[in-house]
Amino acid sequence: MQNSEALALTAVLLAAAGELTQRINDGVVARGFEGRPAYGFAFTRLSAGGATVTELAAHLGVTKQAASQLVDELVRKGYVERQAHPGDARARLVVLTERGWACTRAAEEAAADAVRPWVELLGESEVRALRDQLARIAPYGPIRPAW
Amino acid sequence: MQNSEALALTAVLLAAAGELTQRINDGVVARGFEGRPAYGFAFTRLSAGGATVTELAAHLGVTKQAASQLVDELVRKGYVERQAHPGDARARLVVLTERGWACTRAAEEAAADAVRPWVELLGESEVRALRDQLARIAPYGPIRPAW
DNA sequence: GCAGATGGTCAAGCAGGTTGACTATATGCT
DNA sequence: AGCATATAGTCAACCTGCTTGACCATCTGC
Repeated sequence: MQNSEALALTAVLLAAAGELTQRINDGVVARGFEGRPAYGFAFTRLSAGGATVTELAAHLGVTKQAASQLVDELVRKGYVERQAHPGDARARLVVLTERGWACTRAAEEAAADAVRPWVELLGESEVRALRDQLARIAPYGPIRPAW
Repeated sequence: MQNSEALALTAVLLAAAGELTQRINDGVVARGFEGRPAYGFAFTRLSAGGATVTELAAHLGVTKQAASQLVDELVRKGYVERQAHPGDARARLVVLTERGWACTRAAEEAAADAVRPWVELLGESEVRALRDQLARIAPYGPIRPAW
């Protein structure tokens, strides 16, 4: 594989990811929620039974201070609440509120809408293959692109 | 395709793009250049015969003011220079210097290194297919992810 | 029960972007 | 030709989201 092809791969990955992210966010806003893209990625982590600020920070690829600020924001907007952590008095469990669940569902719908044109263009099996290949490559890296 | 799968696709796209971007930047730095990820994407645009600030802004998905600042930075570090634009006295053509070309080649090498593990895991034809599919999906969007 | 690690927050600072205003040149219309 | 409008670029002010550094409370291992 030529060097310039590798750069092109990166560019197209970024473009695709950016486009999807933007469309999902637009879709969420259109459904009556206010938010920025980071919300959706926080929600996917929180929907698995809640998480601590530190876990969330690792998932998003930011410092725990930044994650804490994000949680403040989400609390203020009524999407999550902080609960006592069972079994660790230092930690606090961040969990979705009812409105948080509603927003999560909205994000999933918006994501499905955003991907639909891809499915129509490439076919469902191809898109799924794409996802699986990418999952093999970047299994559990942080969500946040480095710039 | 289920809704949650669409969100997962976005997450893995972002993770993959972020990982690649980071590794490329690290590779460029390791080769003795100082830079941030945006440089590489600016270079790919400039290597096609130079570009104006406005064209660069569109390519990167930022305002022309932001692009102008980036160019200032690149000039200060000796990677590019501003020339008179032939045929439009308002515009100025931003072109790579010799050092800018060297840095571009370093970025391409670093990109090839970063992609190599993927090629080993999936095979060259698969990676190329991945790139081609993504190119069909997000043909000429701006490079910058929305957050 | 003490030393060091870990979860969380507060405060300050910063990088990289945005919006708004402005100048110089180009383009199109009459 | 001449005027109105659009476009390229820059300057200045500001803002958002993140980082670094310091700190307290609690947990864990010896």
